Amino acid sequence: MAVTIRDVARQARVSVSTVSRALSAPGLVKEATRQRVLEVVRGLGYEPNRAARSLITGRTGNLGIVVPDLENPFYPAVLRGVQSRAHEAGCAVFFCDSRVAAEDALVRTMAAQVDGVVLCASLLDDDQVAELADTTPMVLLNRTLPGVSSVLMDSASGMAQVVEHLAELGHTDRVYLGGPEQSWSHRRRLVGLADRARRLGPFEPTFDGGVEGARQALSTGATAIIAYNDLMALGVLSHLSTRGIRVPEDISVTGFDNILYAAMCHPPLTTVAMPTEEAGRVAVDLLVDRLAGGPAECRELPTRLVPRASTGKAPMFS
Amino acid sequence: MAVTIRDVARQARVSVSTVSRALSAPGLVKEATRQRVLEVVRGLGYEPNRAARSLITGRTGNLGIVVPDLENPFYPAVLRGVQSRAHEAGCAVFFCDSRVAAEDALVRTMAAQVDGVVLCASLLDDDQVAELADTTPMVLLNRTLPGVSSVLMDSASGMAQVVEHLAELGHTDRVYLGGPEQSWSHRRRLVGLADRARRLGPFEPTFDGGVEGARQALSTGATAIIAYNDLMALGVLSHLSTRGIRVPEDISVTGFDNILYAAMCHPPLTTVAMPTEEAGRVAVDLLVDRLAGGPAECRELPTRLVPRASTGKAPMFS
DNA sequence: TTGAAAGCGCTAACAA
DNA sequence: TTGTTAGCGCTTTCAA
Repeated sequence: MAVTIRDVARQARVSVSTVSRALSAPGLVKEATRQRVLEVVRGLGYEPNRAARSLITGRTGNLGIVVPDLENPFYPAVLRGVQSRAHEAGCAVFFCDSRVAAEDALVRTMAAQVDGVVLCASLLDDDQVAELADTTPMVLLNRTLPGVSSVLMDSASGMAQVVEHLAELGHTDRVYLGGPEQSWSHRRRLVGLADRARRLGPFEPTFDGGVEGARQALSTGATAIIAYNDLMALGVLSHLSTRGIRVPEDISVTGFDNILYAAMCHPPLTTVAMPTEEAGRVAVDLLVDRLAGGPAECRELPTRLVPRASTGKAPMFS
Repeated sequence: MAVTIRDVARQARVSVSTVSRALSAPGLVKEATRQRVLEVVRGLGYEPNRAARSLITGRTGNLGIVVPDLENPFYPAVLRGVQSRAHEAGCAVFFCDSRVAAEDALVRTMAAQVDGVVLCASLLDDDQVAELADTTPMVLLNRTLPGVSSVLMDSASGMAQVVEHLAELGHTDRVYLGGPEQSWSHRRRLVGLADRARRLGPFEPTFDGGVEGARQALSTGATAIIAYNDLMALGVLSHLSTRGIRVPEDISVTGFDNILYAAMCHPPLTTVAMPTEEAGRVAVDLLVDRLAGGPAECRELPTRLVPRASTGKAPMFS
């Protein structure tokens, strides 16, 4: 059996409560006693039993995060932010990809063993989210709901920058390949788009979705394709390349998110940089605040256009 | 306060022990009683408190996984496998990226709240791993240690296939850009290489590492560059492209792992397919077996060459 | 087949 | 500043 608080107490010649206090409320113990206890703790390699602790405090010291698709490098980046900040706050992180099971089921399962959860780009409807938020402290990422904390990335502004950039290059015939219609990010992008492009879709926000989108976009005769995200844009580039269409000479392409591969592909992708890691960190901050009894809070993080080689002047003919 | 086992007992007019048994040892309760209890459980929405349960059973029902770099799409894929299998087994998954803190510290922290951990491509030395494995049931991924379960991907064979492929294309002057020297995968790849290529490195197993590797490789005059992994190969492609060197006409390039982007880049990358998701699932199987008292086990999964457009005939001149 | 009761290891009143 | 004690919610002997 592992070493318990009683072993420490015995060897340090104090009561168990003193040991407990020395560990979790240092101010309430005489410094000398505390040192002695800590020494014994180290000597014995004592680790408080988390189950016992959380049984009484009702806190687990754990956070959960649910992401829609880990294969999209956007989410590992968020996860990194969450993880590093959680680590600083002394929390461990539970993780779930919502392709494994329904989002609400996952959150409910998690709720049993975490103090709060970060829910990324949820596709649940408002009522469902509200119900979950009622059960568990929650922070939404790229999604809003009154009374629930959220971290937003300014998709509207990002998309507006994209359209402006294309307009400056002389593109008048633009087409937008839309993402999931329930998605908050998609809807915000539409706001930024302000009807300055034709709309196609919805498409899966993946490479394959982009391939399909490109196919449809080609028949419109547009000179610029605006993809919902980078993964789709990569699919677009791939399809155009197999069709022998040059980018950006014949058609310009833009993505969204600035995932790592946006800079590595050919041609490098004009896209919108999202503050992913920071969003992860902020989400944890908000969650921790909330757990400490603070109010629900919304934080919007800025985005910015990253012009690269996949966009160029519109072709002169048409 | 949440509903407890006593509430259920009271309403079902049985003792708490009967409720407990109805839930975790159905055989020990009369069917009729059991049905009645289950009904009340559903009616009240009762969920057993995990902390209380694990306090007494010593089990948490959680698994942990430590990966070296979530930015490498290889690991999200493994994670997916781990997660889906764990979900089937009724376990939740803790996750850690070892860039947040030292591997052994992470494992130790995790050990406190999981029943076992999957340690991926650890760079710790044998003694350290052995010590950890002594504390917590553990499964190693792409790493071996006597007495510890592990899931291996056959890197040696994969690399042998790469070399053979290049040889068939007429490349006699090949260079290998090595990964981390402590890495088991790297060493296995060397075995498969069998000195049939010059060795450079070590390099960071990242895009930037690949850029640096390409720089050094160019001065050797080799006609084929074998990268430790796809991420590096992507860096190689990028550097060659900025230098105006054509792939595969001037130089052939290969990667390793078959990450998603290997198929999306330009030209598509010849690489070695790794059974990532399956490895994740198998790792969980092994861990679960171990927890049930089974013996340590080693499982090696096959790899296979995926020829694409980044490799071609060696140039005739030299 | 069921119930009573003793803890699992810890924290948090309450007393001293 | 420290110690005593009563549980947190559950499982598991042991008896009935």
